[in-house]
Amino acid sequence: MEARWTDEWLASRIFHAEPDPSKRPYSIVIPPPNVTGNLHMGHALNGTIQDVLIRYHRMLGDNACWLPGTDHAGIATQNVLEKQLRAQGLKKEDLGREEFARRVWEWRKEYGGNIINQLKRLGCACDYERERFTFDDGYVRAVLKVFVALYKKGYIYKGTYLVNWCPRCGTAISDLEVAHVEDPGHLYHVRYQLEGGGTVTIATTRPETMLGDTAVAVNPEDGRYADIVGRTAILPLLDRRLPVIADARVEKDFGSGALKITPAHDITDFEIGRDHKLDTVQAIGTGGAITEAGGPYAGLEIMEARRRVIADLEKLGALEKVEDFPHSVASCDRCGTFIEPLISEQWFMDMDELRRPATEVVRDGRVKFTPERWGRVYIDWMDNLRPWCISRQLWWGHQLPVWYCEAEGCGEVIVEEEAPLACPACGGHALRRDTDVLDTWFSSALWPFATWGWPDETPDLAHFYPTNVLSTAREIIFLWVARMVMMGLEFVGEIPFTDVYIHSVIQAADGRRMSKSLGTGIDPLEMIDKYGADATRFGLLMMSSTQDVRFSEEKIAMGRSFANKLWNASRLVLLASEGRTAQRSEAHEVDRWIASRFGRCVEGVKAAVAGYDFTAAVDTLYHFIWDEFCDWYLELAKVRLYSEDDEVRREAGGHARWMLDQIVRLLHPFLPYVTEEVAAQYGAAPLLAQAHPRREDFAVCEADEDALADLQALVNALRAFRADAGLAPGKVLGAVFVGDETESAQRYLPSVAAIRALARTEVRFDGEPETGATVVLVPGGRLKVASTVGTAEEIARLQGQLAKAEAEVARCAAKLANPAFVDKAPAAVVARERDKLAGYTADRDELAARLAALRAG
RNA sequence: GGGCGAUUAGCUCAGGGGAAGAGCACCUGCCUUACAAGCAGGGAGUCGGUGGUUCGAAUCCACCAUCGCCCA
Repeated sequence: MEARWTDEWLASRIFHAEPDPSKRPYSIVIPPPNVTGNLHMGHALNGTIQDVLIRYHRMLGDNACWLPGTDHAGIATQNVLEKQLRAQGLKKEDLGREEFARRVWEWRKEYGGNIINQLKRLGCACDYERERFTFDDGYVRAVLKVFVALYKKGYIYKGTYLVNWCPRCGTAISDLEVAHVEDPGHLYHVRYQLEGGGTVTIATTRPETMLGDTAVAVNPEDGRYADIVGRTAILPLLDRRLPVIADARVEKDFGSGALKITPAHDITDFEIGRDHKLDTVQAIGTGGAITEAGGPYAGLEIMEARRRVIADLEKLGALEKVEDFPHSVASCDRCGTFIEPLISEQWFMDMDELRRPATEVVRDGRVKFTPERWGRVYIDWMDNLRPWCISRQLWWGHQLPVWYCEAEGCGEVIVEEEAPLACPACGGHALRRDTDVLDTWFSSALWPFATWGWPDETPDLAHFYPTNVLSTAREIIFLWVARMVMMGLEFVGEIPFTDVYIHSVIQAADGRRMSKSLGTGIDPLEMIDKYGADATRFGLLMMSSTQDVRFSEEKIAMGRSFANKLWNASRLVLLASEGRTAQRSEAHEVDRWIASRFGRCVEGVKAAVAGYDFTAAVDTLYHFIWDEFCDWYLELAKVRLYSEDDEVRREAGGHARWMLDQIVRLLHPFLPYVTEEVAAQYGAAPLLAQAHPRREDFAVCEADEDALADLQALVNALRAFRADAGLAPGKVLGAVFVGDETESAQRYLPSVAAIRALARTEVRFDGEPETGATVVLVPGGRLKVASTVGTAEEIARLQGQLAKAEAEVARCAAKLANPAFVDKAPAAVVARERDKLAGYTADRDELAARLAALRAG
């Protein structure tokens, strides 16, 4: 059923939108998933949220457009292809760069559409005709233009700094791609001899890095070491001379208080080395092996080098002690390999100028985060931004538009969008293009405008930019959101989106992360297979929250039951009103009541969606449809739908059809398939082209709501009595209403048939109750019910109720007896308390009287 | 080390000063002509702890405990 509708929607191009100045635009660009990725729960939740927003706004009459696509995922994609090559016994170097890229494109053609196709199964109303890729031809142009512009502004520059190097991926990565993991680890205390006698003991977690040591440092305040500052230490194993320096960045309390300084392999050491003009010795190479500088250890892998260094130190007697030392270690977010801080020549982007306006728009609310607290996270991050390492040593990515003149003595660096024909400085033709590519996120940062055709001034860009909301996961705040805001402001001069919605992280049911490697992942497609897309969407929305949540399959099952309930309700309505025209009726109290209640539901849904509170939206719909529409309205309507009177049937049937149609429209953005299927039964599909119910068409009618509330209370009281008394469900009771006022009796008169149907009780409003009739308390009076219940059971039942009433009376009375409460609490609160007291007192007296009579009899 | 969040029924979570809620699970009775993926009825929680503010605290404040996430 679902696949059929997806096909039909796609065939009819109903998801497609074109710029239309006569309509208000509502646009969303999908936060582009990794092209190698598959739909996980986070995508499924996020897809559902965006789809709700898009469908909702389309039905409001907005020109809603949801632009899908993927990013080219430099490292991940390269890894996939390398793995494929390895299986064939090949390396990418065997193919060469061009052939490798060709194969990646081939792969992309074959599998790159996976995740987008999976969104279709979720029912996502993306404008699939607009699918973009961060490596499209047009997109490449945008990336180059931005790079060149930022270079010319001086924001992008080349420099030699310590960067995070992943030895396995063979590339530098940015700070954001580094994860910190807990490593059991050890702290090695190593004794260095001092020239002229004496020793100093340093502590390190990575003894192999000593091969790159160029100094020993102590804190200038540390009295223990004051006398050795300025002397020379001798590096064990290599006999390198190391100055002993004093620097305030050394922590006195860490280890021995003396620190080995390895400027090429540690960020603090790098800074200390720079400030003290120390030598830099690169002991670990880009492949993760010890360099020539490591002397006898050259060529060893890091871990092997560590073992050998430790063993040799031990032999030398220089290893003083080894302590267990759990600490956090940097690892590659993509492959888990431990990161090597490495000195290397890379391209950086200075963020100082860009971040200022981008922080401002969040501070002043032009870009609004939901939940709000993420805005502060964004601002904090922006305030502490460091230059961004944007170059990657990969073969898959946007190659830097940078050329170097190879002519003898020229050294010109050319940064242009188009490949230069000759060196502008010397006219030489020996030009070499930089082989580095850009960080994938560099191109993703342009997503909100490059996808609409920028740098061209396209009608799409004019109409759909800025987009309305970016809905995403919180780890994306830094990766994309911040960078998109910076780039949008810099290059289009406008914010890329007005709202940022940060959705829940869905954890595994046991509270652990959902991850493939832990085996805790649950595939949303399996949920769709098992329960359907509507149910999966409903469950995900029901789970989502302003905080992290645990996955709960029950909620998805709940969605299935709900969709099923709606389907069955529609069958009742459509079968019982066959041939009728949907027609709102104001004549009958029950019809007015459900319309009034529906109005509240519409209001609740609209407010919830406006506040990105999707749980509240589906909860409101669920309870209205199930508890009010199905349990009460339809049950009450049946009395008239099956009436002898054709006019009554016509009116009730028309209203029921009208109500059903309103409901499926309201529900459609959340459960698109079942609503579409229902609407198709009476020829109303596609719902996306229909109008969403408007709040102003449904005035609240307090009188009808009060009347129905009383009726519900009466039916509930009778049902509870019947269950308490253990009466057979089929047995019809007789009851006489005894009220304090005629008016209150009159309000139930029109509902006699309904009461009979719902509570299986014939209520009369005149005549004497049977002797021995029992009492059921109802709003406005009491029902004397002809009882077949034994006296003992009856006394027990009434005693229970009496105890409850007495407790309530006592509570209210105590509250009202407190002068501070009566004086200081708002008048309305006090009045409500008095009403409660009066009601409970009357109930109590009635029950007590009945009990007394029973006992006397 | 810095920040954020959580702690409410057996489970998963809402609620955010004025009578403790939902779904699932559980118990009882029903195959009632839309629906047993259902209907009707029911039991179930000193709202993590300790103080404070208030006429009134699950709700606001402080501290503590436990768990989780982010940043370094």
